[in-house]
Amino acid sequence: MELKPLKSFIAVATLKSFSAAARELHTVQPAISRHIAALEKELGTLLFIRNTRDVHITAAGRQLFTDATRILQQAEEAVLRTQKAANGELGSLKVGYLPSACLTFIPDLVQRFHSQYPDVEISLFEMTASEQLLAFETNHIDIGISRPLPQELQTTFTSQLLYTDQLTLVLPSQHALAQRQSIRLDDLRQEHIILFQREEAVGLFDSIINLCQRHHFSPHISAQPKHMQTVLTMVAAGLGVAIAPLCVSKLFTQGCRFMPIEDDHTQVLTQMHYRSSRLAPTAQAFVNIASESVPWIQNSVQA
Amino acid sequence: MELKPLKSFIAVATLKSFSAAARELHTVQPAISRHIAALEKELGTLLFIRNTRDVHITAAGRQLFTDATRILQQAEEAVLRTQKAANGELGSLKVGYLPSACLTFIPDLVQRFHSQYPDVEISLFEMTASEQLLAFETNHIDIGISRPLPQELQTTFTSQLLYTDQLTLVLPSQHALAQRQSIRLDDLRQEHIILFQREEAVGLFDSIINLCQRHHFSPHISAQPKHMQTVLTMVAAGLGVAIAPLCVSKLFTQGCRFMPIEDDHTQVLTQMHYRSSRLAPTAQAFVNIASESVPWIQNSVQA
DNA sequence: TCACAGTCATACGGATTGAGTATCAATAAA
DNA sequence: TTTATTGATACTCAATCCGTATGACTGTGA
Repeated sequence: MELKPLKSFIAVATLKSFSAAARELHTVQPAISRHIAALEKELGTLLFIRNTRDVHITAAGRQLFTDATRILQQAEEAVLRTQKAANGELGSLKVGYLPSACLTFIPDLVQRFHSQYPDVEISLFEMTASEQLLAFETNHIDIGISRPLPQELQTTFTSQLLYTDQLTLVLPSQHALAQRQSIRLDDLRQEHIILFQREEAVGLFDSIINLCQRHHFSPHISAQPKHMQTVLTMVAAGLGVAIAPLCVSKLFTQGCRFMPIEDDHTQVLTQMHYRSSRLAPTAQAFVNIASESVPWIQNSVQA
Repeated sequence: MELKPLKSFIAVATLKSFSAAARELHTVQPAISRHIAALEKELGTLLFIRNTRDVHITAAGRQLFTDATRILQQAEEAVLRTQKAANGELGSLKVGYLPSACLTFIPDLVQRFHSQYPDVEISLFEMTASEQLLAFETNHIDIGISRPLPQELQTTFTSQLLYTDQLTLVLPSQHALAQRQSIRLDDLRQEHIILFQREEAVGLFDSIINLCQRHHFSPHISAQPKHMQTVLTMVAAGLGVAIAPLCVSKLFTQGCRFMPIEDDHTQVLTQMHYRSSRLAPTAQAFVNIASESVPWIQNSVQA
C-alpha cells in the first residue's frame, strides 16, 4: 500500500466523486479509478459502491477513511518533525556539569535554552570531570562543562570558554590566619593543603603545584577529594586549608573563610566541551545559546 | 513521501547497512541508496552519516525512525482493520426494537453477538415501529425489530421471522370476567377495547379488527397508545380490556389479568427488518447470528 | 605494506509502472 | 429523446524505478 492511492481515496471519500477528486488532485479521473481499484484489489473489498451517477462509501471504506486520514497526517507531521530534529528544535540533549563551577548560571542558561527550544527534552547531570569523560564515551552526555581538558583530548573534543575565575584561599574560621584581610603564598608553607583530585582538573592542579614550587615549597597535600563540597567540608573540619576557584564560595561554606591571595593571578577557566565530530543538532543549538550567553554568565558568576 | 522508501529507511536504520537492508528487502543495494537519497532530498537533511565502512544515523534520522515505524505499523493495521470492517468484525451496529416484543431475548442475543464480534460497537434503541421506520430513513439504525411491515415496504425491506406469539386477552383484575379460565371472542361484544396504534403493527391491528368482524361486532376502541406498556396501564386503570400479544405479560402487569382466547389462533410475528440494499457487514453479521438463534429465541419467549 | 574484500555512490539500459487520451456504457436532467 | 456527466476500460507514451556494471573508499589480513 502506498500513500498516493490513499490520498486519492480520501479525496474520493470526501468529495463523493471520482471526477471531482481527480480535479482536486490535479490529475485525471482514470488515474483515480485505478488507484481505488488497486486499493480494493489489495484489500479484497469494495471501498465504494458506485453506479455511474452516485458514489457511496462502504463500511470498509469508512474504516479505511479514518485510518488513512491519520496515516497521511502523521506522514506530514513526520516530515516536519524530522526537519525540526535536523535543526535541533526537537530531540533530546544531555548535559553533564561540575556543580561547583556551574550552580550559579546553569538554571538560567537552561531556561534560556528551553524557552528558545521548547521541544527539546534536556537532561542535566551533576558530574565530576572524569565522570563526564566516561559519559562521553558511552554517549550519556552530549555536552560537558568542566575545567580545561588534558592536552591529549583537545583534538577529539572542542572546548569553549564560559567564564574565568580566580583562585582563593579557603581557611577554617578558627585558623590563626583567619583574621587577615589577604594572604601571600609564602604564608602557606607550613599549612596542610587540601586539593581536589588531579583528574578533575589536571591543568589547574598542576598550576597550583607550580605556583607553590615557584615560592619554593611543596605543599603538604593531605587529601584529594573529587567533589569541591568535600574540600570545603574538610577545611571547615580544620583538616587543612584549600586553594580553590572562587566559585566554590557559592557552595555550603559554613566554617570556612575565603581570603584573596595577593601574589596570584591564575585564571581558572570553565569550559563547555563536546566531541569535535558528529555534534547533535540539539547540542549545537545549546552551544550557540551558551556562546551568546558568555558575557552574561561571566557577570552572573562575579555577582 | 511514499511508504516503500520508508521501509528501506527503517531497514537501513535497523541493520546499520545499506547492503544488508537490500538483502532483507529482496532487492539490490543501489535501490536502497536511491531511496535514502530521495528521502534526504525531500527532507533537506542527512539521515545517515556514511563513509564506505560505517553507517551512523543522525538525530534527524532517529526522529524519522520513530515516526516511520509508527506510520508503517499503522498502515499494516489499517489493512487488517479495513478487512475486518468488510467482514463485519469491526465497526458499529445500531439496532432499534420494540421493547414489549424483545425484552426477553434482546440481552442474550446481543451478548451472543458481542462475544462473537467483540470489536463491533453495538447501540440499542427502544423504538416503536414507526420510530424505527423514521430511523431507517435517517440511517440511525441498521436493523429494526418489530411486527411485519405494511405490504408497500416489503420490497425495500427484507424481513426475517424471530418468533411467533399468540394473542391474549388482558382484563383489569376487578373485571367481571376476570375470574374465568378462558374466554371466547363473542364475550367481548360489549367491552371497550384498548388497542395499540395501528401504525405500530398494521397487519396485527387489522387482523384483530377482522377477527371481531368475523364474530359480527365492531370493537369499541377507546384509545390507541403507541406503547404496549401504556395499553397495560390503561387496562389496569379499568379503562377497558385489551387484545395483545402474549409477550406483553413480561412487562409491568400489576392490575392486569391475562386470559387465553379460546376461538383465536392468530399468529403474532416478531420480525427483524433491514434495508434490502446495502446492508452493512456488521448488520449482516447480526442477521446471521439472529437467524441461528431463532429456535432459542422462540424457546426463551415461551418460558 | 599491499592486496583484498566489502562498503556505498553513480551511470546506464531496460522493464515496469503510471499518467493521460479517447471512448464506452449508464444514468439523471432537460 | 437528447444531452451532459459519471465511472470503467483500452491504449499509448513517458516517467520512474529496478538491476547490472562499475568506481571510490576503507578496514583487514597476509
